[in-house]
Amino acid sequence: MNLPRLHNRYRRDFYTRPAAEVARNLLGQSLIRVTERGDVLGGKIVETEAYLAADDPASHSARGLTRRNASMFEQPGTLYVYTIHAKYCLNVSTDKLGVGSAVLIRAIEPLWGIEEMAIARGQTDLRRLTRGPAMLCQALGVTTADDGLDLVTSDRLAIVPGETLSAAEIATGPRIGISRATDSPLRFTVASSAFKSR
DNA sequence: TAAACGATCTGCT
DNA sequence: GCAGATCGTTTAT
Repeated sequence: MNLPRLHNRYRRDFYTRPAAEVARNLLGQSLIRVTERGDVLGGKIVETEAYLAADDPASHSARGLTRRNASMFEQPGTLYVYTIHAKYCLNVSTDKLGVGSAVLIRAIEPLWGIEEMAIARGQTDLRRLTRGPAMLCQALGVTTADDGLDLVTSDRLAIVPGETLSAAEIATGPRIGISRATDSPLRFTVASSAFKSR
C-alpha cells in the first residue's frame, strides 16, 4: 500500500455519524502518526469498538461530562486519550458536538514505520506491536498530551482512506474488557486479520 | 484525603 | 492460560 498522506484524510463529515456506524467504517482505513522528524508511523485499522452516550452504561460518558472524558463531547473527529491501568487508549469522538460518544481503536495492522514502532514497543514481533489499545498508543507515541487534538486538522495524527471492505469481511461481537453492557454487539473486526487483540 | 476501580499488558507456566 | 503490576480518575467519607 502507498504511503498515506495527510491531505487525503477523512473530513469532519466522516465522523459526524452514530458511533457504531463510524466504528464499522473505520475498519480498513489507515491510522497514521507523523513524528517530529517527519516520519510516518501507523497501519490499517482492524479492530474497533463503539461507546455511546447516556444510554450506554459501559461508556465513560454514561454519567455525564467530567474533566477526563471532555474530549468525547467535543466535535466529531476529536481525539480522546485516557489512561487505564497506567496505560493509554486512543478514541475518536463521533456523532455531534455535545453528544459524548466515541470509537475506541483497539488494533491496527502495522504497515509504516515498523522499525520505529518496534523500538517504541521494545518488541520486534509484528503481531505484538499494535495488538491492543495500549500497545497501539505506545507504538505510535500517543499519550494524554494528545488528548483533545483534532484528527481533521492536526499535522501529527490523522485517519486516511485505505481499503473498502465488504460486509462479509467484517465480524461483529460484544466489547472486550468491560463489566457492564457486556452483551451489546459494538465490537467490529476485520474477520481475516491476524492482528486483532483476540 | 482516602479508597476503589478499571475500555490492559507482560511475564511466567 | 493466568496472576499480578500499575497509577490516574472518580466517588465516597
